Amino acid sequence: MTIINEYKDHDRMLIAVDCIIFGFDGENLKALLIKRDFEPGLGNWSLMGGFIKNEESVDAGAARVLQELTGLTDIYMEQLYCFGEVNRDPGGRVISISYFALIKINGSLQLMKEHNPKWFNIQRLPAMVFDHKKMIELAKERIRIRAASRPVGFELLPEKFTLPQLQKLYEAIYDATFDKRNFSRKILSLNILKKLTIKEKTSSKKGAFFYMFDHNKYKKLEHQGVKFI
Amino acid sequence: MTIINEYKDHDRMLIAVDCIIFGFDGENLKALLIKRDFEPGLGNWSLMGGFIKNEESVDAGAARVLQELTGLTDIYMEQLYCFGEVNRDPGGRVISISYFALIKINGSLQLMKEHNPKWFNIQRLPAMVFDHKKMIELAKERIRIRAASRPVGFELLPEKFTLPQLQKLYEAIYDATFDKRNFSRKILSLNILKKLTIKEKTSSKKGAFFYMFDHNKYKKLEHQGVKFI
DNA sequence: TCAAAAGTGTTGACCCTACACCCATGG
DNA sequence: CCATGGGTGTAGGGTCAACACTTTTGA
Repeated sequence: MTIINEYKDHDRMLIAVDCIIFGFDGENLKALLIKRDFEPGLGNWSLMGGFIKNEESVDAGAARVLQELTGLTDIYMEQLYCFGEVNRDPGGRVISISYFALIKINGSLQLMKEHNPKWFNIQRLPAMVFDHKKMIELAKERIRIRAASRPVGFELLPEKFTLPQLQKLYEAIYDATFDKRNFSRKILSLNILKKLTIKEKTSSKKGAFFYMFDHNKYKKLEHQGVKFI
Repeated sequence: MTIINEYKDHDRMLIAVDCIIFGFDGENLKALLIKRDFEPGLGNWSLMGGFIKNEESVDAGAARVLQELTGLTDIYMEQLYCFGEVNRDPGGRVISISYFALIKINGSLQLMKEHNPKWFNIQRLPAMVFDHKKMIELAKERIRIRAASRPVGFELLPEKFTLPQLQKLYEAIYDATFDKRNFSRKILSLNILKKLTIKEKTSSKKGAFFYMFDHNKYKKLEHQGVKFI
């Protein structure tokens, strides 16, 4: 790429991305952190991050960093905020663009062990390097906003899920409890779930019907605004 | 600042800020653009922007850029989004952090002529360089979200304003018309406006009462969530 | 006296919340 | 047969949208 004259005399900086990776274990909303074995912050908990390369977009860099830890591609990711304080990183002037990702925790998920990953309940986060705690707090706010009006919750659940599972997820996201009659009425009235004929029987004797999210039905409603909560 | 070893081998880039500056002329929501007399994009319309320096935060850089065009400090500004495509700027690899600002258009506003500034109705924007149109579209969405639940509208009005003026502002922001009975009832029921005893008499014979935004009353309500629209 | 904008109340529809009991089944 | 979690309906209150006439006063 050619650099034009007007741009020559300005400062250049490192651009990082940091990923808040959310998961749901059936009970609690979780964030995936790594224990750093490199400086700065060696030995401390941190978000998974990395530096943007000249030939990749910031979005692509965030997707790459997510993949480096989880192996996953085609994941729901959203840019959160740019953190640009001068001394936010003691290792140098680094501007960080934070992203959050929603992934499914299930049997097939294979985390890269060399990063020392660990899931933490978002209610009980450890001390973290730099401004990473602030990033997670912002991500918690953002996921609440999104979950209220977009079908992001389904990114955190298995393809087939029950209404009680979906309700527990929303309760974890909002740190609240909902009345199950009101919850199921509201969700089902959106008419974006397909009810299956099979039941989930591990968590109760009666068994709860499985549902699937119907992307096509949602697409038709999307433009007119939908309220999940 | 010392740069540690782990950071040495990564790419460094230019960081720009671009400011969407909104104003309200009593009828329409406006955006302030400049006509570039420098490359790339010489002769085209553009947002006011600039490069971040090593010793300033991104927020501070945005405030500086705003001041360079308007002379204003202590202005409502909010970070909008980071635009990080590889080829978004033909002049080189530049990551742009966009901000939007809300300023009052009134007699005392002195724009720096050397930047060739011009106010445009946000309904009728000219062609613009790079991804600046996308930035403005995003800013329009964001100001709608903000104006619905935070008192940002008052940043665009004179200190003293009438209810019809406030309503016209909201109508411009949402590109919609509201019933004036419903509008005034909703706004006044929030109990965050001080009614003055004087009237604005230029736009009608009867005259409309002036109001002022009461910051203290709003602060007490802020935490419980307020709905303007 | 007239034109032009300001100001003001009521009603019906809808939505949201609160709330309790029966069902199915595995052990 | 009983303990456990799944599933369902209704009534009251509050909020929102629709709607029209009177007031003021400068020209």
